[in-house]
Amino acid sequence: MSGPAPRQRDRIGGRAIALIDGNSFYCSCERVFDPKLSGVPVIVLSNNDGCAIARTAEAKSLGIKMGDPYFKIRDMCRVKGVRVFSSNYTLYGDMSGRANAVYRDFSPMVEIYSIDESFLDLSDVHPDRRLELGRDLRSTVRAWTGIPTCVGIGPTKTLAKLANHIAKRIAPLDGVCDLTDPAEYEHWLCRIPAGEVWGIGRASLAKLEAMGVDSVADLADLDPRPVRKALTVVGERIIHELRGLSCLPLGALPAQRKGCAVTRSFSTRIEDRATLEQAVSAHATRLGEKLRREGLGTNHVSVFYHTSEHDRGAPMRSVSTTVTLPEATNDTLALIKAARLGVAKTWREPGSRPWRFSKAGIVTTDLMLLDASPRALIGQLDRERSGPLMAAIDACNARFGRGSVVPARAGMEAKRTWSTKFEMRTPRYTTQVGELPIAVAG
DNA sequence: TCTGGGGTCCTAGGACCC
DNA sequence: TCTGGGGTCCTAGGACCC
Repeated sequence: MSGPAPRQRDRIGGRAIALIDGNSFYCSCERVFDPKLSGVPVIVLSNNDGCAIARTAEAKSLGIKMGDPYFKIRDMCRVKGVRVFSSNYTLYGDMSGRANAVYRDFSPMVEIYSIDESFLDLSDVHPDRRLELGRDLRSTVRAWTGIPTCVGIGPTKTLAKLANHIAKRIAPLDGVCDLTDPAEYEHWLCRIPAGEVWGIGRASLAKLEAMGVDSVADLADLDPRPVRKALTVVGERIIHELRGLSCLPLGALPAQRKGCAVTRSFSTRIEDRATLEQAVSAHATRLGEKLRREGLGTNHVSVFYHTSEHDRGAPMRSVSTTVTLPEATNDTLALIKAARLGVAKTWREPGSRPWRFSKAGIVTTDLMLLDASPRALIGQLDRERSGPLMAAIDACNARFGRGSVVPARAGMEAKRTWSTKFEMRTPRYTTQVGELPIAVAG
């Protein structure tokens, strides 16, 4: 088939998917615990207080862009009274869990897509009631968690995302847009630029523009086959999804992850091997925690470290190596050993001008369920001892806070001058008794 | 003139997302 | 002085095999 295909077939009685997400989520979490932040510009910074990664509407209107380096906007923030926070992932993760608990009251199937976005199956809701349910959902989440949200509804995930985008930007919609409604669908698709579609990035947009595509409607009307040539099967799927034909399944269970990485920029440049080994050991420790939480193991660990591309004039060096373990593991001690071996294999003593390393990390890409993984014939690791030991460490850290118990080689031997900066972090209000907010009456 | 034809597996790199 | 971190999916191309 070619030419414009009938869009949005089988809408009535077909599937309805909602995408709900928190508005400026990290900023909104901060606002929940500090009413003085409402109505004023707020931003939250990335790790190391590097870039702005969440901005309230007030901050956006001051011209602060996603990813703006903080050092470039610091003066402006001071002058304009922007409230600036370091990331508080413990708080945001907990607030995310609370929001999802509310979503589950509204839908039999909730797929968590990211820390601030979830897909809800609303297929059982009558088409005439979907808008109303979206509004009810919004106000309930607001009342029970304090987080403002927007809701987009569509027959496919891609259309639900698009509806959410519309709900966010068109004020009279009151935060809810339902594209399962044929009139709304016809109204909006020709008014929204194709670049707003989920999965269309810069490179794809340039190709589509060359094909004469301007609006989402133009994109939906393309013949999928030539699009596949230009944008691969991903682009072809997007067209089908925009026409109401679902290609992206909705599922409650998160797929088992395929890879896991712990990477960090240093708060200051580091030049010596001992500090680098300390850092990768700390990353390996964190990697072990993440893997154990999901019962996963790995037998290849890649270690990298490099100088900064922003340090012009200084010598550049980028190093990466892979260390193979005798069998899959998530044992912190084995991972630290592998990480340090990665440094040992690649470390070069500097000449007259030392390298100034800015970042290091540890990456795995071939995770497997540890219980189902084959054992080594030679060099078997001692799982019988490692398992209980790691479980004990994890339990201590869960109770007394991360880092309460760490292997001696993972950063105890010296001051962690390289550690990531979080100089403006708020308390972990919802997960640490000692950091509960205090209310004063009278 | 034609210079086999499929397979699989792996890796690197691109693109996109939050 | 100061520029985040962590994912997914897809394709092309090489190595290797029968």
